[in-house]
Amino acid sequence: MNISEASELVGIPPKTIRYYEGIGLISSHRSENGYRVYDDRDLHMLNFLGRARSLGFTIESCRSLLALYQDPNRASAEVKKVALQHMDEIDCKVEELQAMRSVLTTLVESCRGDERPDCPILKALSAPIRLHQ
Amino acid sequence: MNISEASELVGIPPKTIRYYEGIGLISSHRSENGYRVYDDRDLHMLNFLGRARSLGFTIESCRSLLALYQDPNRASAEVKKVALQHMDEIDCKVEELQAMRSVLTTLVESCRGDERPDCPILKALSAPIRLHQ
DNA sequence: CTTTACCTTCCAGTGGGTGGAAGGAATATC
DNA sequence: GATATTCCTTCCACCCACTGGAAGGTAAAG
Repeated sequence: MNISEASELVGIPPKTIRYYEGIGLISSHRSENGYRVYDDRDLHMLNFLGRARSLGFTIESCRSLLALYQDPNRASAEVKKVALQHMDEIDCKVEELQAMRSVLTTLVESCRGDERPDCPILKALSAPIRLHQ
Repeated sequence: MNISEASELVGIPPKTIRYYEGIGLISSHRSENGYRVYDDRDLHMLNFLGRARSLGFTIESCRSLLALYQDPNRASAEVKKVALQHMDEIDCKVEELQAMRSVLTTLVESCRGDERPDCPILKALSAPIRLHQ
C-alpha cells in the first residue's frame, strides 16, 4: 500500500512517516514508480512508533525501543530502564508545571481583573531583583 | 553596565539577552565602542522578563505582559486574561503528562525487568493496530 | 484530454534558545 | 611596548519533532 493508506491505518501523517524514514527510524521499499510501499511489517513498526510517541517517548528513546523490540535476545530490564527514565522526566515536568501553576493561582486570585490598572500580577513580575548569587 | 554584569544581576545569559533584543522584546543603548549598555530601567525589564519566563509564559505572552506593564491605562482584566489562558495551557499539559504517566506506571509495574526478553511494555507498544476511525 | 488526487524531493519555519567561529576592544601582566 | 586574557560584537548553525508549501512527476477518473 502507498503512504497515505498506511498513514490512515496507523494514524500518523504522511509527512511524519517520511520524516521518520529520513532520520533512519524506519525504512521503506519503493515500487517501480518510486512510490513508497508499506506492508504489514512496516505498518507494525509504524504502529509501534505511534504508540511510543503518544506515550511521550522521545525519538531517540523510540529508536532504542524499536531496536530492543527487534532483538530477540533483549533483556526486559533494558526496556524497563528506558521507560523508568522517561517516567522520571515526566515527573520532573509535572512538578515544574505544578510549581508554576501554584504561583499563578495565587497571583490570579489576588487580581480583581477589572478595568483599573492596579494589578498584583504585574506587581509580582516587577518585584525587586533578587540577587542570583 | 555591560551585558555580562546585567546578565549576572538578573540571572539571564548574555546570549538570551541578545536574543530578546533580536526579536524586539527589549531594546538597548550602545556605548561608543558598540557595546550594549544597561541601566536600572533595562535591568527592571529584564528582571520582569526573567520572572515571566520562569512562570512559563511564552515569549509572545511576555511581550503582551511587558506592553501592559508599561501602559498606565491598562485594565488589570487584560493581565488576568493572559495569566488565566496560560494556566489553562499548563493544566492541559499536566493532564496529558499524567495520562502518559498512568499508562507507563501500569506497564512498568507489569514488567519484571530481568534478563529475559519477555516484556509487557513492548507487548503493549506492539499491540494490534486499532483503526483511527 | 483534462482534471484531480496522489506521490516525490527539497527548502524553510516553528519556540526558545545555545554553541561556536571570526574578529574588534579593554584590561592585566610581563 | 608587547602580549595574553577577557569581554564584546555579529553571524551562522544546531537542538526537537515535526509541518507547510513549492515544484514537478504519476496514476486514476471523467
